[in-house]
Amino acid sequence: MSLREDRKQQSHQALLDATLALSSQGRAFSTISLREVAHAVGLVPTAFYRHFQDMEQLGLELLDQVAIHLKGVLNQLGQAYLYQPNTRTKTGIELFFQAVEYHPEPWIFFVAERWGGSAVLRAGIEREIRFLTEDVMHELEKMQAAQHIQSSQDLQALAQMLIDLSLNWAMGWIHLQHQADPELRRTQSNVFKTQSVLQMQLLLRGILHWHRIPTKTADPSISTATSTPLI
Amino acid sequence: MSLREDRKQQSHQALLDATLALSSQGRAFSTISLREVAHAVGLVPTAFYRHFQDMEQLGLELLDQVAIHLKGVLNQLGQAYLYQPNTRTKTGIELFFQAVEYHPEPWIFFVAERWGGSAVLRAGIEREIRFLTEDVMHELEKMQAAQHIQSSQDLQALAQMLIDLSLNWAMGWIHLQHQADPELRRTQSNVFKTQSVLQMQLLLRGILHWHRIPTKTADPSISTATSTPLI
DNA sequence: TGTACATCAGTGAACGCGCGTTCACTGATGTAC
DNA sequence: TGTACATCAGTGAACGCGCGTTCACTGATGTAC
Repeated sequence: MSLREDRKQQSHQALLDATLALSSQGRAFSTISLREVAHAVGLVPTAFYRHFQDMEQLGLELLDQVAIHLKGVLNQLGQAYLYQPNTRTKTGIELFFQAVEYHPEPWIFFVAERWGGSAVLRAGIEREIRFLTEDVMHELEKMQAAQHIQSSQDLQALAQMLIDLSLNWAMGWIHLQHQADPELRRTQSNVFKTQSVLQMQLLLRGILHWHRIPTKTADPSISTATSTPLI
Repeated sequence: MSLREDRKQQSHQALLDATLALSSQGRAFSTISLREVAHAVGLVPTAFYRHFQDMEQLGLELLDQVAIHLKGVLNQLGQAYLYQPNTRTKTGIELFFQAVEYHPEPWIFFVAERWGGSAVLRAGIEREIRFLTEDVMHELEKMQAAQHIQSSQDLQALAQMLIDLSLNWAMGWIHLQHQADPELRRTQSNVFKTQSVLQMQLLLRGILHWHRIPTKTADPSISTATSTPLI
């Protein structure tokens, strides 16, 4: 790569990083201005246009990078379980929280903009969640404990639930790390970790005892699903 | 109430309603301007100050109203189950989606601003979620199917999970109602409904087969929780 | 009931500010010979 | 290797616009007598 290309690439990535930093400080993406991002990187506002058409395009490119990170973390967790299926739930949750704490920014951006002010970004994130759900589904298919769940619809519902829960756990954990008092932070973090483990285990019990009452038809518009009493 | 007070109250509520309407059209609260809200209501910008100090104060008052609505919907669902414990899961989910579809705005505001651009609003929403979780906990305590879950920590983890899942279901459902093609909307809505029922049932299996391995101590910072293998 | 004064929701002009975007430019880097 | 020209990331002035906020105001409604 030439000197010129190299320097351009640096500015380009710096603009993306500055935006992610602002986002993870609690700013809504749709309130972050082009001028602000350029200034943070030491560029004049008009230089922004050498890299992106507008903030929306920057947002989409940032989403790409963020999604790759999330996918990496989730895949790594999945791999760990495939190779050591007897790992404790608590250890798994701790690994997850460790990854989230080390790189909280992508999680914050992803969750905050999932229902944020930019329609294009929302659509992009929904798309990425579909991909992540597929990933998790395929990992579940390989796992021993979930082998008896055969319906792909059941597996998808489970995968979707795991993704949603992961996002909630991640945000809860990040939020707790902002507690100033270190003693209080320690206590609350432990309570939260325990609760997350309990939630995961509740789900595991459900999987373990899963046996689906077969539906009459494959047409989802007619399907009545199962019908056990709700609590 | 005097004529003057009455008219003031109308403008006051109109400002709140206009803001909620903008929010539920996908706008981030932190991008909604005082001038815009005043204009939507047919007031001059400066008249806004007769009602609220700034947009943040309006946001907090709006959150109060929104939280009352959500609490009402969840309580009504809980009551329905207390009086008819054998209702099908599917019927319960359908009642929930019906309530959400009839009044989607509060759900959109609540979920979008949960991780939105206003720190004060985020704190307020976190507070309301704690209250909602307590509510659900107390309803669970009264229910037959969850009687064998005794630890209040387990109950809280379950309640928290139910709240989080409800918010996800609500947003997923609202999102689907924006699908323009009526045939596609019907199909996708049915798939989504089926998946939500499956998720609820998976959780119910977990509850049904719940028996907690006792922890050694009550101190959550030392507690090791349970430790069954994670999938 | 009628009058004189007080209250106060809503008005309209004005302000300084940060915004996105345009345009002609500069000067370091790249390329052709 | 040296020179002459092309490319293009970054500059700086300028623009019109919507923003929050101030201020003195208006006139319908409320209150005291």
